[in-house]
Amino acid sequence: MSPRPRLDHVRRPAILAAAADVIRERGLENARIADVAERARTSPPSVLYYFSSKAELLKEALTSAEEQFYVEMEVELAELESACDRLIRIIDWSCNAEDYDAALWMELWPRALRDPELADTRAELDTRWRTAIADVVRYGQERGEFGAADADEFAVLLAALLDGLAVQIALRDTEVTPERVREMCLRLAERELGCELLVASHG
Amino acid sequence: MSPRPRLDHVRRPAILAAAADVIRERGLENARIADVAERARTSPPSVLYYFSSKAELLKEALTSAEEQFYVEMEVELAELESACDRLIRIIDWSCNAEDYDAALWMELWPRALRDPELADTRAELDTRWRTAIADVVRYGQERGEFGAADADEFAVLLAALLDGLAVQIALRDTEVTPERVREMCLRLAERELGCELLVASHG
DNA sequence: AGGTTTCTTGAACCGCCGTTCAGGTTTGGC
DNA sequence: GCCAAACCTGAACGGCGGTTCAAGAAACCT
Repeated sequence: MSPRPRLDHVRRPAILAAAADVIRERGLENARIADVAERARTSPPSVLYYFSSKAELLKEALTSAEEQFYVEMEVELAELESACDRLIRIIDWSCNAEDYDAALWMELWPRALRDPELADTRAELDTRWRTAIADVVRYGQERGEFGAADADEFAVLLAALLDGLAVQIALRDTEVTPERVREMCLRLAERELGCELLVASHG
Repeated sequence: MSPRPRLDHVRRPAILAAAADVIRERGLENARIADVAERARTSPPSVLYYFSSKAELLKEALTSAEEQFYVEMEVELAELESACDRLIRIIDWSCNAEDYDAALWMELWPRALRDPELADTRAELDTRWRTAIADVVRYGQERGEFGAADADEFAVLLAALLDGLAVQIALRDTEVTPERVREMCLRLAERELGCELLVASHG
């Protein structure tokens, strides 16, 4: 009279992770259910047992991967005492093509243009991203590390700049290297927030 | 003994324009040959008469649209005397979602990740974009409009920033409006180049 | 008019997946 | 051991859409 226990909580995340891998590797438009199944060591019908359609699967894979990223970021940031360190950490993340999944963002953007649901999650994630930056700025101002500046304005600026630069890095632009980006962003933050970052970071 | 004259020079551009429209409207992954044919008022086989495959057609549509944009930009910029006006024009372009085809860029980026040919054109176009900015900066410095600054560094910074912001604008982010972006970028340029732009522009 | 080349297109072809189905296997409880 | 529910999967289905074909129409020349 008692059923077999559900496996959702194990299988779904595993399949989502596999899907994210496939998207990174082959791109969203070339991602096939068969690829995801193979990487998750199962069969296509099994994948569809947990996700009602390919579209749903890929959408959720995209958004959940991004969400995980922010959760990790928020945790790690909270562990750093100094606001300067936090800001440096944010910048370092974006410069590291692997950590900051620019590839996934690049797939998400054009779809968000047409899928209202994706558009909403995108907006939400971006707000989280900017809020994280703005919070660091305010935190630094409270601690006297940063001078006066509009935290929200700075957040929009830095978030967009990091996005743009991360794209170039992901595309392996010869003129936009991670090191150069790092230095550029740190310098910009110094000027805007009136603090010392290049020294603190390691130079 | 004499053949019918070729129509390539007329049909190809027309089809490419139709393809760019379809991409903007439906996205690259949903663009069908039938859509392009319809918009170009012809038939699918006819499209394939001028382009050897769908992949080739879409690739060329993407890159040629971007290229046209830069040609127009360079012409228009050259017509402006003042370096400040030129810089303002560049920023205004990026804020205008229609002129600066962020939608096409967003489609181009993830593909450039996997298609070496697209990657090359992308790199070339971005170089052109940055060079245009750097040239304006140097021009302004010669004319005494701008203070000392590393023109190439500034170009990388502004180009990436405008890319990132243009994405947000294209996605109709409620916090990143064209007006706000315009002001933010002008202010940044003022600080970095030591000049007055907000006054000159219209405020 | 006739000949040559270019262009056009309706119809058919074909491969590739997403999806469904039908039957099986596992798991846990009585 | 038997039942019920959850899971799995090989095989088949079906549609969409890129591509090809073959036959014709249009343009230009002599």
